[in-house]
Amino acid sequence: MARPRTFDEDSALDAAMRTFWEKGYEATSTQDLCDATGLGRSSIYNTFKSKHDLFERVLARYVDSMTAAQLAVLEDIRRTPVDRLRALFAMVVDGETGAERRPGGRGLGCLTVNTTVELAARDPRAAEMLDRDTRRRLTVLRAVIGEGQRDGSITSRREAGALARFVNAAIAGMRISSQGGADRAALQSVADITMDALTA
Amino acid sequence: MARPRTFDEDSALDAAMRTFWEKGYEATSTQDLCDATGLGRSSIYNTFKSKHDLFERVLARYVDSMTAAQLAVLEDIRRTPVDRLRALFAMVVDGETGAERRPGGRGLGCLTVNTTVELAARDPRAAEMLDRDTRRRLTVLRAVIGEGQRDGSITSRREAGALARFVNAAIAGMRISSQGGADRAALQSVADITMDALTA
DNA sequence: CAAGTTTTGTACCGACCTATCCATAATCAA
DNA sequence: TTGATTATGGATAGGTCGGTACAAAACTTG
Repeated sequence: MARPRTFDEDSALDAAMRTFWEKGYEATSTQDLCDATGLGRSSIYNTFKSKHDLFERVLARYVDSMTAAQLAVLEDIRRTPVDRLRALFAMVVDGETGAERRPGGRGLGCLTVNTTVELAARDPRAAEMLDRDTRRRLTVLRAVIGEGQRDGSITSRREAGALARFVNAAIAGMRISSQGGADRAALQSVADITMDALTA
Repeated sequence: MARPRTFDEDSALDAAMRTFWEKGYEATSTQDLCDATGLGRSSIYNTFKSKHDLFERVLARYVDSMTAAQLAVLEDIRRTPVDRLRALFAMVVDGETGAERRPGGRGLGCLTVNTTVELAARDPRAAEMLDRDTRRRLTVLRAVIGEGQRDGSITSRREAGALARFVNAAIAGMRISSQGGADRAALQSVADITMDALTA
């Protein structure tokens, strides 16, 4: 039909994702996005309507892949419910203390949490995406926790939904702690104590 | 000696604080700060060296007042250690669900958490202020928790320091949850379950 | 090859950004 | 009243912002 693209859209989204993730939405300029993706302004604006549209695409991609990975762990029927929760926490700890650490040894945090802080209050579209994602994760978390309550491995008598929100909040708290400089051992102990609330 | 100021510096700092708190550092323009404080650009730049300097002053003021209020609760010798922790959580719940809610019913969050997410990685001075504040709060939290362990009201055998980091992370998680739209009951149940980890 | 279509690079736009300059106003000390 | 000093308002500088216009390039189809 016509001249084909010389770049891969998903790769561009990944590059943009890293930039938004590290710097935040406001602090990322369109020039930063050109540099990160290696694309010219025309290619970016020809492919995405605007900086904000690109960000929405990035956020959707991030949320999908991140939640998919978490749900894969939570729905792994080869493990017990408690083991799945432990594996979820291990993912978070690894993610925050992996190869890509920021200058000063801080974790990258999570684009979901970062966007909740920076944009949720004044960007309804971003807020809606985050809400949907949170509900999705909470639903599965509640199911896993309910299963653990039924098989006796989770001894807390609290409502499964409340425990799910607690686990979700604990993960967010771990990510904030990591961005605040907490090391791997500190994050792991927060995860361990979070599990205490369910099993002790 | 010379012409006196016609405004109160602390009031200006409070007005600027609300703006940075609601919009974040990057999204707040110097014009926003003029509007919020009612001052002209000259007065702002004559009183504070720059937008960033003003932000540092704001952050210092916020951190001091916020932590002072929390430490007052944590060091209230009329209460038992567990009661102090419950009162601390009540402060957080009230703060996130008080009169000042954002459009969409979301909590304001906490300038400390917001700044950790937005700036800690690339603003060493802000990061240092946040670090000092976190250490200060963790020290007192650990002391209270240790006291509770000695008097038997906190039954967890985990290290007091680890429990302190856990409580700190839980509070951050509650603030993120609030900004994500969690209501008062949801926040309270997260607080309750957090206490379970210490006392159950 | 030629016509048609899309991508790409470059130059550019107006708006807004942080910050400064400077003239004027307001105060105090003498 | 006068001189020194600081505060204030308005204009503006210099740069960057997100976004666009346009022509050349690169491809497909006939």
